[in-house]
Amino acid sequence: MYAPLLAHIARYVTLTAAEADLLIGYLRRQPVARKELLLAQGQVCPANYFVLRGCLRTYLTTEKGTEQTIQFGIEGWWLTDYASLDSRRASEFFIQAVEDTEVVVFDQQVQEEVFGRLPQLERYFRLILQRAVAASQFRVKLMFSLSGEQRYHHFNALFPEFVQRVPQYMLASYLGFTPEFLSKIRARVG
Amino acid sequence: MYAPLLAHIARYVTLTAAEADLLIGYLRRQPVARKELLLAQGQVCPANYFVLRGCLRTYLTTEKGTEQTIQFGIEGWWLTDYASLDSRRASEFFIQAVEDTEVVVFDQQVQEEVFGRLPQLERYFRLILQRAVAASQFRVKLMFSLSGEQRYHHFNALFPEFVQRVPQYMLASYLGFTPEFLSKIRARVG
DNA sequence: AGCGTTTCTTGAACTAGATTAAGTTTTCCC
DNA sequence: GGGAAAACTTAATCTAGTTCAAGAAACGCT
Repeated sequence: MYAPLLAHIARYVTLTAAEADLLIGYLRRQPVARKELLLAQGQVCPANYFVLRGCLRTYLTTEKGTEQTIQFGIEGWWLTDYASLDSRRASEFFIQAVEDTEVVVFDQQVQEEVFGRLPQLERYFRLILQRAVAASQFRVKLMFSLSGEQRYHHFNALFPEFVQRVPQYMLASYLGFTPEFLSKIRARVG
Repeated sequence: MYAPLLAHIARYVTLTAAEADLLIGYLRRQPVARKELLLAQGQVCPANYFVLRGCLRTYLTTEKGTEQTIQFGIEGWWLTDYASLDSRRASEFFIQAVEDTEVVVFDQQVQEEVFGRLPQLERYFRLILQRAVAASQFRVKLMFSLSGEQRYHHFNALFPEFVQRVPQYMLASYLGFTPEFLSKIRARVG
């Protein structure tokens, strides 16, 4: 049930069976239906979410009423709005399931108690946050170095299955251009 | 000497005087002349850098030979290439002083020993990395929501002194457009 | 102080991607 | 299974920002 999360944690820090049981006592699993929101704009972000199965995305709505996808999270990823989680201020983002999904919910309200009782998790989150910052720097690099078309081909080469899995309009906005432009890119290739 | 760093740490975690002394034993201060590099492309990133005074930037060179600024770090900020620091692989980035600067160097080689002896620093870095991820999400949001000109005005409103402090070509590339375009924006306003 | 280098400005021409509208295809739900 | 909604495609037109070249201003070093 929680095995993928515990396996993920085990890649970074060691938890004894007793500690794993203690942790699980603070978490809960939640199915999230396709298109269901875990966070809506204006809400305070209640938790950090680990994807067991499926896919989440963080997005916001633009002045023009379109959706701008900021981030995806598939199996093995944590997703949240850290600014809102931390500051307890209303989020400007939505977190939504792209497909039927199952997550582990790490409620903000138990966070401090969990870190107090299992301080190795401070290290676990430090390490995954380092990865997240590195990923973010890499993404900024790509945004600035590659044209829209190059970004699509690069992403498609790295994650071809994922590209098939998500709606084209979400992928386009994540990569920084319009769905019409993505149709043109695809038409050019074949 | 190390007071700004210790003050920064004290905002997040508690260190006793003895622990502070222990930490300082692992760090070193380094002056960095304007334009001097702390990291060059192709090197493995050796350390995490805390800015005591001055300003650092992370940049990379484009196919066209121009410099694309990815990030600035002023007083009170940590700057590194986390991907290279972590994986020990060659970095694609440069880290450079924008002006005469003074940093605290937290060498990668002592990192594990420091975390072992001062585990509160796991928490400290987790908390600042959460802030870094939040800042990154916010930046992506601005990149997608605002035009180039709007991004300049927004940034200038938030950091007017900083805007005066750095060369215009660095600011332009950080904000995602050319120096010529920034000149045009400025000409339009006044 | 002067000269060379670097940074900034300006304008014309260009282009990557946006916008808009209309139509097609696919998906979903009753 | 069929109809409505959502997703995708296509093409014409537009635009935010780029490129290029040339010149001006500021800076740094001797």
